[in-house]
Amino acid sequence: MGARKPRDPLSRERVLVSAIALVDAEGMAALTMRRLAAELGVEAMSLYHHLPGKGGLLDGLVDAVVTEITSAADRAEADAARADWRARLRLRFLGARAVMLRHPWAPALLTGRPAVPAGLYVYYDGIVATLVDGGFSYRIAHRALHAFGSLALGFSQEVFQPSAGEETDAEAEEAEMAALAERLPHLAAMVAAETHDAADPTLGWCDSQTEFEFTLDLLFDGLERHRPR
Amino acid sequence: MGARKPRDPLSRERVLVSAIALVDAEGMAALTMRRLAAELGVEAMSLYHHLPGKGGLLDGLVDAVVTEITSAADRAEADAARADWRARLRLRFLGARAVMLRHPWAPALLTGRPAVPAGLYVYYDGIVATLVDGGFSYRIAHRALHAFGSLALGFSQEVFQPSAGEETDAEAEEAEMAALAERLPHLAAMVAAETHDAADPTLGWCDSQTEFEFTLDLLFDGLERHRPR
DNA sequence: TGGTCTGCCTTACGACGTAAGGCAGCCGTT
DNA sequence: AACGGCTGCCTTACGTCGTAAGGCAGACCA
Repeated sequence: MGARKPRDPLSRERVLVSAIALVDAEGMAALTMRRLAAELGVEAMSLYHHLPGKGGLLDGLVDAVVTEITSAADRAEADAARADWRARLRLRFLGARAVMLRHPWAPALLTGRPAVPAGLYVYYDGIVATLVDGGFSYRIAHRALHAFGSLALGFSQEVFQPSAGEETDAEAEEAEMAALAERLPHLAAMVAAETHDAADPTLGWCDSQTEFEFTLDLLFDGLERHRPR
Repeated sequence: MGARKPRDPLSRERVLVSAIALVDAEGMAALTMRRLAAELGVEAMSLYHHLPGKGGLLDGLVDAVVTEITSAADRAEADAARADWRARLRLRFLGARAVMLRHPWAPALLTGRPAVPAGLYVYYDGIVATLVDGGFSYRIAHRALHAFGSLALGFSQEVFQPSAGEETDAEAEEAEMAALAERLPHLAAMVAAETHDAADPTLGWCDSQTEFEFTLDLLFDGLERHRPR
């Protein structure tokens, strides 16, 4: 069949692209040296000629995500160069959020890595620039950076996600819910109240986008009163 | 010598206690079925008679942490039953924070688990109760819950930690810092401004406790204006 | 005394990351 | 044209992980 050696050689670039595609499609757990090599039509050990190991591979993924974030931020900054600090930060954070939505594995990876990826510093520098330009002191800018936390990177902590995956049978869930409601009156009331008044334009119970922006505004409002003048 | 069979039998309880001690001392990476078994003077497979596997072990750790959190919350609630909502929530969150400081591995574990541990719901119920009791609508209480995010559990995202561990040599770091400062003027200025005015009572650059409480107040202030009446 | 039960151990398998070395084809040199 | 090195990938192998399957000794009850 010919095609004996027409495969172009591997490269760090090609490996990373393939890794991102794999993780996007099947999640972090599927990212194995052997599996990734198979995806590239190659043996596992061949990857080591282009990457320093599994850790280096993950660093590569992180760098790729950070690059996406910073370029989104550059676009945001270009679009809203003359807007006030709130609008500019909002655009930044929503841009980062779009990146995270494209790569649902990214938050866990970002928070799990031992060191801060160097590329993030330029992103944070831009945030501080916006804040200082908006009239904040460096002290408050610093605290704001901490306060934003992961929101600046486009994700919130979601310790609250409703058991992603593994649907239990409806019967057991029903029973458990009833039992819980008895001991959790306020949570139950909250759920009831929220699901009933459907007169507002959110996407049902727990619209993350709305929550994200609500929290953003909460922080912006809080910061505003720490702004001199 | 003797001591042939004086070892009391294993139990889920005993295994979990040992696991927590191990993880507190040596970190998550050290938590291996074999290693944990060795710590108990037993073979790895013996653990399976008391736990359904590694996942079950992690669930056990999560439950233990959640129990610590809820009992800390109970104590807080008892101490400040008559205080306003802000003081009560602050006490709750700082209590949770103390738990996290005792178990530095807990945040990663909590956020990494697939499902919400059931015990957390009673904790959240208490938060909602406090908010509603403070005059908030269920709608705002819900959003506040999301806004608090991991702060409610006592930790913030710390995407910003300064490369915990692995100290590079001072020379390379110095050079890198100088190079970065050129391209990151605002971050550099922020660091300079913060390190110089040492007239305030924080514990130096990046006092986490102060940041934590600052963010808390930011959110509380923001929420206050969403409170009817 | 003989069974069943309980609690732990032994052995083994497949997956993982990766260290060490081999082998074929291409390159520029002579 | 012959040759030595280099590049790019493969082969083999080791140690570690979680865990499936079954064995074996002592305790307990009939």
